[in-house]
Amino acid sequence: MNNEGGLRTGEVAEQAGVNIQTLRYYERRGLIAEPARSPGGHRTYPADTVTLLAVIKAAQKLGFTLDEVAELLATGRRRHPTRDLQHRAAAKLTEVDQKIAHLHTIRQALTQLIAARCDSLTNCTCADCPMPFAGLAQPEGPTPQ
Amino acid sequence: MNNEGGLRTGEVAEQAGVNIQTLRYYERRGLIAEPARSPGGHRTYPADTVTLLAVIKAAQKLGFTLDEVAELLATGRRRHPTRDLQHRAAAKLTEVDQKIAHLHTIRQALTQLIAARCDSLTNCTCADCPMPFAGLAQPEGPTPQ
DNA sequence: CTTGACTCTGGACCTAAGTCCAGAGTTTAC
DNA sequence: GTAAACTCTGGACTTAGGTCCAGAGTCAAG
Repeated sequence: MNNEGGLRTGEVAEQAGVNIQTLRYYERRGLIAEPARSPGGHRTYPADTVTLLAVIKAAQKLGFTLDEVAELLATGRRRHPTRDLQHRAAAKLTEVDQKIAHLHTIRQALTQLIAARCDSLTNCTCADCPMPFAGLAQPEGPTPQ
Repeated sequence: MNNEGGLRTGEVAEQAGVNIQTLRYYERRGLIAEPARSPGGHRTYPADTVTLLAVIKAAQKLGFTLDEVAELLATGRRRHPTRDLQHRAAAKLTEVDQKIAHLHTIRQALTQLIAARCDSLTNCTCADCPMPFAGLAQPEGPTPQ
């Protein structure tokens, strides 16, 4: 095997822990550059593509979408550093805080439902049921035609 | 207009704040019973369908999927109350707690990235960069073929 | 130079919860 | 009885981030 000119698709995929289609998908999405090709048309990646894929994964874990990652990588390629990453990270932080708050609201409602021992969405028999619309009586079966 | 036999699709949709297609979608998914039909084939809903739709919305807001809501409604229709809702609510609570914990992890990483004044995913110039793989140097442009 | 392993393309498919559409039929008010 | 408004069907489309496939072509070892 001769890796001096670069890695083949399968090698990059294996080392980065992604699959081959994902590599091509990222290429289409502009996350990784179009690699050189062998005479027969096979892709030949520079070794740091593996690292780039790790960066992409890390950014995804921070909650950035692939579009956002693509833009962050694009601004990161400019000669002068920008505040783009800081801006986006701050915006993402706000987003995350909103999600956390939303989940806390849900959590509280679930806790109440459990504490009250609700036993039905529609015909709850618990005392002081916290569920809204607990009085609905659904018919036993579908309305026959 | 004669509503004594029930509501028409558009009336239910408007009162429940969903659209007509959603109504048919819920019918296909088994969330609402198949309604009676007019001689011409138009659906005629009982008035409490509006309430049922509100219950479905409430359950969705608690984080239940439509499949879960459908099953909860199904067990709710049985003669004897079951512990199904309690079980599902407890499981959902665990799920919500895991999501909250995950978001806190993300939040912490974002906060570190902001505090360190990171300026690039791939070429960060900040001191003691908390980003993993910050040493990656991406080429200026795509590898030319 | 054969053979097996690998890669190529582009399009279909997946989940979840809907939304939109065309073309046909129904209902209702006047 | 006509016209406007409504509803019917079922299939395609949406978002996000991939995954899978068939059929053809390429690469590398022996």
